[in-house]
Amino acid sequence: MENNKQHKKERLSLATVKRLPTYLRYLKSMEGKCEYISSVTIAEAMNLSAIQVKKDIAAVSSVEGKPKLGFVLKDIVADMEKLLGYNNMKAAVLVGAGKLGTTYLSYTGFSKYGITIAAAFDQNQYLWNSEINGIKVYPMDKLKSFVRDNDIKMGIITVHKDDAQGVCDKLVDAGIRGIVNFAPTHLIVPDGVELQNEDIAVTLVVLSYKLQNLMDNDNNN
Amino acid sequence: MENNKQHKKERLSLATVKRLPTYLRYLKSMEGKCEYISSVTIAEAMNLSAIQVKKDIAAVSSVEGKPKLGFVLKDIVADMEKLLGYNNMKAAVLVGAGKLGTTYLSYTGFSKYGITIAAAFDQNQYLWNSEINGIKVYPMDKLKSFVRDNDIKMGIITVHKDDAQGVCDKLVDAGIRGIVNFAPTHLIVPDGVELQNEDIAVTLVVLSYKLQNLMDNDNNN
DNA sequence: TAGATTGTTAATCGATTAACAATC
DNA sequence: TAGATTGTTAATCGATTAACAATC
Repeated sequence: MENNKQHKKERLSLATVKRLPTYLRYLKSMEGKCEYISSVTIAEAMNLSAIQVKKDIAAVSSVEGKPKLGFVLKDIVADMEKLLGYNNMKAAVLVGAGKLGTTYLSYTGFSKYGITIAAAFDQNQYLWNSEINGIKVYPMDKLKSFVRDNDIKMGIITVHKDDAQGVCDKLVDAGIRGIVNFAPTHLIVPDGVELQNEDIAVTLVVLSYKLQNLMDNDNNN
Repeated sequence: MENNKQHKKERLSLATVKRLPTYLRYLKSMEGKCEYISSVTIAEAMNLSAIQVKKDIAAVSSVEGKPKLGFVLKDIVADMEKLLGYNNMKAAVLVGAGKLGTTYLSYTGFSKYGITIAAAFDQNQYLWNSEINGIKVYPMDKLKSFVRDNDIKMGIITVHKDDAQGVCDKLVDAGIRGIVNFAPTHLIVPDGVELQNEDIAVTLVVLSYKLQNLMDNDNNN
C-alpha cells in the first residue's frame, strides 16, 4: 500500500509541471553535495514557500521523506526525470535556422527534460543539409513528410514575424498540435492546436509590473 | 460619475497584465479594419473565452462599450497603451551581447509596451562602443555607474550559463531589482530581487504536457 | 421590435497557504 | 527527549466561468 505510490497518482497540476524543470535543475546542481535535502532548503534556494515545495514533491515523488532529514536527493531527482520522461522522449521541429533558431538548436539541455529537436527547416537554400549541433536543416517542402514520418507533434517558430503565419499554417497542415511562437506577431491557429507565444516584451512588461507593486508596497509600509 | 472610470480602478490582476501585450498586438493589427470590436470577436481571434475578454477590458478600459456593437477599437487601444505606459517608459540593461543578446537588442517592438533597452554590456572588448540597433555596448565595469546614473531597475542576462551567476551578482550589486535570466542555469538572488527565468526547455515541457492531456481527452471521449 | 452584447454580481474552479498530528 | 520536518486535511486566496438584467 505504501509501495505503489507511483500508481494512481492524480494528474499533476499545470503549476507544478511548470516548476518541475526548475526543481530538477536545482536538485541536479546539488547532487554530490548532500544525500538528503529538505523542502525548507529547496524553498530557500528557489524563492518558493516550503509548503509549496512539500506539496510539489508529494505530487511527484514515489518515496516518502524522512522527518527531520528531508528527501533522498537522488530519489526525487530520479522521479522527476522519469516524470519529465526520458522514457517517452518528445520530439519537436524548428522552423527558421537564423540567429534565434541557431541559438536554440545549439542548446544542449533539452534531453534532460525529455525533449529533442529532431530537425530544422529553412527557406534559405544555403543552409540546406548543413548541421547545427548535429541537427540537420531541410528545405521547407520536406516539412510535411518529415513531421508525418516521425510522428512529431510540436513545432517551434523562429522566423521573421512577416513569415510566421505562413510557417504556422504549414506546421498545422503537417499535423503539428503544439506550437511555440517566438515571432512577435499575432498568429491564428485552428481549434485543437495549442499555441504558446514567447515574447521578451511580455516578460519585461510583467516584470516591470511586479516591480511597480513591490515598490508601491515598500512606500506604503 | 461615469466619467472618471480611469480613477479608482482596482489594481490589475497579474493574469490580466500578462494578456495585455497580446491584446494590444492583436487590436493594433485590426486598426483600420473596423471601428468597433466586440469581446466575442477578440475572444475568437485570441483563443480566449468571451467572458474573460469582457472582464479584462472592463479592468483596463476608461470608456464603456456599446451593447450590440462592442468597444471603440481606438479607445481600448489607447487605454492599453496608456496602462502599459509610454508615459512612464521603463528602461532595462542587457548583459551579454552575443547571439541571443543581439537578437533582443535588434528587437524593435519594446517601445510599444513602454519598455526600452538603455544599454548593453559585454566582457568582449571587441564589442565595446559598437552599436546594435542604436544601443551601445559597454565594458562590464561601466555597469554599476550606468545603472545608478540612469536609475535602471531591470536587467536581462543573455550570457553563457557559466557566467550567469557572476553577472547576476553584479546586476544586484548595481541596484537592479528585477532580472530576466535566459541562461539555462539556477541563479541565486537575495530577497527583494525579482527573478524571472526564461527557458525554452520549460516551455516545451509545458507544451508537451498540455498536448498529452489534450490527446488523453481525445481518446476518452 | 428582437437579439446580440454589454456590465456586474454570484458560483465555481484551481492553486497556494495554514494548521496540526505523526515521526525520525 | 525535544525539535525539525514530514504527510495530509482544511481554509484562503485569486482567477475563471456562469448567470442575468440593462441597453443599443
